[in-house]
Amino acid sequence: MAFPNPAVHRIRCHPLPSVCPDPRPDVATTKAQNKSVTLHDVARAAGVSLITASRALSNPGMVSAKTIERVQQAADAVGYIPNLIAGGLKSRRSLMVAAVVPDIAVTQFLPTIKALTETLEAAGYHLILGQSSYDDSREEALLNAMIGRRPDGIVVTGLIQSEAARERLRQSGIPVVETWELSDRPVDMAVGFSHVKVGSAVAGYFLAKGWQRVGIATGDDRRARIRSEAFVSTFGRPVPTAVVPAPSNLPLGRRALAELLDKAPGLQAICCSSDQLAQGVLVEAQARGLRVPGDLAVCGFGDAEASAHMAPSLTTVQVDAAHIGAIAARLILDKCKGLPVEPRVVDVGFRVIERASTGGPD
Amino acid sequence: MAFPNPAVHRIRCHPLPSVCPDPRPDVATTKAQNKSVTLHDVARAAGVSLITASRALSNPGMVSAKTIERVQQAADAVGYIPNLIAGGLKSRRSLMVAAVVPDIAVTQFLPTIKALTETLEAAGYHLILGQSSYDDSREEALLNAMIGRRPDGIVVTGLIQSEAARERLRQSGIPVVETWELSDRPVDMAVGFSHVKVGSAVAGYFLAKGWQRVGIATGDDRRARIRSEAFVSTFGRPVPTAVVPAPSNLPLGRRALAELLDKAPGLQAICCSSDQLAQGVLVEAQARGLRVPGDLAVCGFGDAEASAHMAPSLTTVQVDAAHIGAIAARLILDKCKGLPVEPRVVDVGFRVIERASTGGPD
DNA sequence: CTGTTAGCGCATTCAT
DNA sequence: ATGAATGCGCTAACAG
Repeated sequence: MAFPNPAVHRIRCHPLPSVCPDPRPDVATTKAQNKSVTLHDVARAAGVSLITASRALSNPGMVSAKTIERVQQAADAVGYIPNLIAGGLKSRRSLMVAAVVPDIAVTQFLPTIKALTETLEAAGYHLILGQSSYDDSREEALLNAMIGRRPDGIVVTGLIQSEAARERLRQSGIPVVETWELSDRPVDMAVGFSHVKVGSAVAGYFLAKGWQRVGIATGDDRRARIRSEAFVSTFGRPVPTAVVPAPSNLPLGRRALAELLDKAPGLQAICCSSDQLAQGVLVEAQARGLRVPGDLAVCGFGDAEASAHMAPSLTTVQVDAAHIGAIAARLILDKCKGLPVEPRVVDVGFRVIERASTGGPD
Repeated sequence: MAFPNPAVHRIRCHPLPSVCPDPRPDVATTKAQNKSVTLHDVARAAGVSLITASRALSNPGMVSAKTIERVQQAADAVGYIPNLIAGGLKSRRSLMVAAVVPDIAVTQFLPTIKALTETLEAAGYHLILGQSSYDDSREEALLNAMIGRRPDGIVVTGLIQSEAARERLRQSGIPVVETWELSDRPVDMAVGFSHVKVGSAVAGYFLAKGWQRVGIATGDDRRARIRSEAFVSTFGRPVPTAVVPAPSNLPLGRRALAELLDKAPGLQAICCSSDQLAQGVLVEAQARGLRVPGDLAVCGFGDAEASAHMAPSLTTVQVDAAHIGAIAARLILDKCKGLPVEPRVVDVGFRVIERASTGGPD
């Protein structure tokens, strides 16, 4: 058990990870009964044919009311739970949607995953979750594995980079939604926003503030880089940049500011690729006695939950992550129902929220 | 698009959520080719029988090297991706594990989910994620739905409350791990720690500090209540308590402190059921001009990433959430392999980390 | 080492 | 409104 946290002080330790005695005989070792209850058992118990039982449970409109009643009771009596695997094999609907995120622990994408799960669950679908670890080749392998599960839809964070994966996905015929980014050539569908426009908007804001000496603290993932490059491009001159490995976090933000001030003393404002990074910049600034925003202005990205409540509150770029997830789910569900999906690329936009860390209110 | 954030100030708006024109003809509407490539096609292309192709790809030990080679090439040539649904139906191994959490967006459980995913993925398993929303009946329904997918294991956050669900899970024969809690009568296996001991340990710490007038800010979920009750029990006298709806967060922490100070002015220390709640208490204390820890000491739970870096840094209870996930995955994988799983209940313990918010270092 | 024969549990044809 | 046959794609048994 390693606790990597740098600021851990052990004051009071509960008895170390221990182990309780086995509470009772291990039932499952008694060989899980291979005879799971099947629809066949229900049909027999109800005195109807297999298919009537099937329809009574999943297509009630085609069966008489009292047959339904009998089958229902029989199903309850024998404790029947339909095997979706078997049903899906024949019907070619798995009622599953696969989602691939770079990192499960990045709070940024959480509202998207949550909305996705909730919208899908309401329609009887479940989510298979995979993590690409910001690695294109892992993403490709993961997508292949997911295709093998024949999901009814696939949601990916970002545009899929591997051309082989794109082609395979197209051939699979599975509805695909690329999220958190836009493209005029999506694999299938896309819901997101323009990272170029975000970078430009923040740079425009910095320019309007009249800041001359600015720096960038950014994660090394592709989307963060796109925003940073757009920032530089709009800003119009080279910008000192500290690059940290994704996923960025608070401690990395502290290190990034240290690096930037080392490279370029006297910076007036920092543009960060995430709120977590920005929070680290704030902490490091305070630790160095710099006043925010007086000595140093800070802008983040993502509008994390705590950002509005920090002291000073954090200027940031807000994206409606939950909306992205809800739309992605809707697109897939519609396509599964055979509805025409139009448009296939949805821009959810973004907003720059000015708060105290750049001289705004709060 | 509603942005519920209370502290949102629109300074600069990107053009409202807009919509891009359809980039190209909708390929998938051209009817997804129902003829997905099957093992049959591979076998034919390789000039071997179906089962030989199957073994070459998934059981290479039973087939000659050059047959494997031929089959591999044939598989690549036709773009074969095995249908795990079909394979699982026969082999009774879905290579899926279901995980149920109260709320996907609660960062507390994220390291557990992440470790679970990673350990499982390394073994070829994937995770199906479900959310119970802190609702026992939803949890029961969700577990039923999950059983229908015949996962090779089920991981649940907390002890399963519904007796019906417990019984059904036992009958299903699916390995189950209840996490983040301990029990001498788990459905099957358990990995967690004692919330009673946590509450007692924090109360003991408060007593040792000599604080007389203390308060509790707690979420209304069962585990938080258990900790709070144990706190009160050990503390030895009634404690003013503010209860907020789970999942607790920073704004709720602000409200909770306001409520507590209203009920009981002059509180010296607050015990919070989560770090997010504690962070809100810190913010509200600062807003009221209370000095932490001088005027008010604060203790959280969970050791969130930012907690060690706040000003003041936050005293908290640390739990190795990732370890819980890794052990849960290991227990299930072992059981799937038919290995004896001993012990079936694992206590990962916890630690009280003293930081500046209660007068500790930092 | 390879092939043949049977299903896994259900839902889609068809029939009645 | 109900039923009988057929097969989804694959793998566990057995054979050879």
